[in-house]
Amino acid sequence: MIKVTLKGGDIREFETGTSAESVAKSLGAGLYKAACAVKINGELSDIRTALDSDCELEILTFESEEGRRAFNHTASHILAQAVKRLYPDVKLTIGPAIENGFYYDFDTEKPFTPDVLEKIEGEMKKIVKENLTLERFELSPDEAIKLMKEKDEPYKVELINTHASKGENISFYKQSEFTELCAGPHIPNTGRVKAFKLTQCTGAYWHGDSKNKMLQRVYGIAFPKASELEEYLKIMEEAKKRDHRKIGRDLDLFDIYPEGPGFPFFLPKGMVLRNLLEDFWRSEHAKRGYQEIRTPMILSEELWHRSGHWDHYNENMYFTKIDDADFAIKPMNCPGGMLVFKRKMHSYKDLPVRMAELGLVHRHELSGTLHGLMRVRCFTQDDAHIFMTPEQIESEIIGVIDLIDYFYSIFGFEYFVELSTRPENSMGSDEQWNMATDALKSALTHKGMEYKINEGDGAFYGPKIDFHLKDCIGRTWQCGTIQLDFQMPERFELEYTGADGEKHRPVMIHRVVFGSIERFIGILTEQYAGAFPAWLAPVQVTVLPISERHADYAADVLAKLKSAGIRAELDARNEKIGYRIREAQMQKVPFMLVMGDKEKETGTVAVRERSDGDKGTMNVEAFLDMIKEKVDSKSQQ
RNA sequence: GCUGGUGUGGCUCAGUCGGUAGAGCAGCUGAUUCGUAAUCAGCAGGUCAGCGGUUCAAAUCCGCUCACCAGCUCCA
Repeated sequence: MIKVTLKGGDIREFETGTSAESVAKSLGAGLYKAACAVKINGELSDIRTALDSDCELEILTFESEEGRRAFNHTASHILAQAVKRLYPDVKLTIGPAIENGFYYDFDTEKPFTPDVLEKIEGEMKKIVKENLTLERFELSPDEAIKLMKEKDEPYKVELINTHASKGENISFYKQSEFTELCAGPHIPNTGRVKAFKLTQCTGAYWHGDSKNKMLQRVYGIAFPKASELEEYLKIMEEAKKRDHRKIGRDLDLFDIYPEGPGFPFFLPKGMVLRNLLEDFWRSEHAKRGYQEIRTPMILSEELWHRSGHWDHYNENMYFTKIDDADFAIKPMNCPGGMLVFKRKMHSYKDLPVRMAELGLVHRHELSGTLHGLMRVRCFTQDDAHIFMTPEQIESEIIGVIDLIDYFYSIFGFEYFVELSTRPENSMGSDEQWNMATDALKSALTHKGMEYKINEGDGAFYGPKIDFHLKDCIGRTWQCGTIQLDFQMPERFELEYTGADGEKHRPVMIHRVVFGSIERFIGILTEQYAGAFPAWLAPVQVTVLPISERHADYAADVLAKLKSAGIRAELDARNEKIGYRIREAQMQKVPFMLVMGDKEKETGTVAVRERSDGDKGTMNVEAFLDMIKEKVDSKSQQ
């Protein structure tokens, strides 16, 4: 007999060799049916795994991330099997589960098109109906390579070869005629993948490297129930309505024209929003000891050779050769900041120097990467460069983390953090890199923050912490970043005089909070679906007289609002009140003030809140107090 | 840049087998002076992304270019 400790702490006894599946069955038919995978002593495994000693057992259903992954991963095997049945010459590569669904990359001569996808879906349905059992087996690396060579799957052979050095056996999953190299776990049979959809087909490079061959990637999503699939598709459809590109046009905030791909235009209302963000940014930075500078948009190309950027970035980054004079339009602000720091002698007593710049940069991004305001060719970084002594590194990093966290909390954003370590072809010594990376880690630990590590993804001059935000359909965009840099002070020969009277080299931080004002406005627009809270709304109040004879009173109210600093507009058009309310609602104006005979007589206004409908009448002063309170508190409503 | 898809008035879309472009909203004009998400009528608006080709005839078929969408690579 063995003792199995269940998730709640419950301990039960079973025959030695009982499968995890049987344990689930003993706990209830519902759980047994829903189980997708298990964790045995914390290790992921198939639900059919036999338990041969005392263990902790966690049963993972579709509701858990790992259970969902096992489920989706099985769907990706079904996809690959269907493709092999229809197109035997296609070569298999990899097909993992992802956060939402799964994908599979195929090497095929003829690219997949949407009609091919339909055909594949049809074949997948057959495989589900056949209810094939997935059987796990292991082979030694040599046997595994032999098997995949027989099956003429060169990518699989490559994968096994890279894995072979570990000396472990290679695991496979077999479902009928289809055998797939795979670590698992999987759900036990194909019949449970009741509801799935292939959502798109695109190109993707082998090993994610654009130098390699482009494969055909098919994305899909799978659920145990048809209703869940429908629900998911509906939610995605709804989410797409929050797209900032559409809202930006509909609400006259910003737009991009074919005449300037990647070069956004800010319209009057978009400028109001932008200026509010910049004002907020300025005042918060002033409070924290930042000084603001502005450096030129065009500088000598030589500057970027000196900084090292030129050699380390794709040439696509630069707009250059202005009038043959060897100037470049700046793609980043740091070299300008260096020059400012360098113009004077600095004492250790001056440090840290925190120099901020809302810097407009241009980058020649590849056409296929452009995306509304999220990825543009011309954007404003809310940049700052902090010059400091080595002893100040950690406290400065913590200060920036606090600032970013404060900003994001104001907007109600959930963010996640990545730490990127030393890339290849980077400058500097191991010692410096280790010290810099440790300083970043230590600051994150100090703040109790969870983070993901991206090996080799740092800047060429130092490691970095990135803060990512999600857009309306769950894509993530890097916004805030904190980059530690020992190299640039070296290259620009920056110095300060220490207490010992000797010259020392400062360390610097490059950091942004918004990331770029443009991207941040894009995220913000999707976050609020265009319904900005009162403190950010380009128009806060629309004044609506019922008919012509209330126009004078409405004009008085408008004047009062405006002199109180409220962004108000009058809509006295000869239209029914319902019509004008509808327009104000669609323009996402937070407050509408309706006034007719009753209000005119009593000197009041009838308040309608965008989110909450008719709020009844109150006098103008009471309304002003209410809206001012919301604005001052930066309420998210 | 790469792979696939898309491109019809300001917006959302229809347009059959190739036969020469249509609606709603928005706009303008007039009437209506109205109480919390669309008053009625009329008018105007299109080189069907651009260029080239096939054809008696192209929004429709083919090619190239541009832009956009999704993803990949890159990145704030």
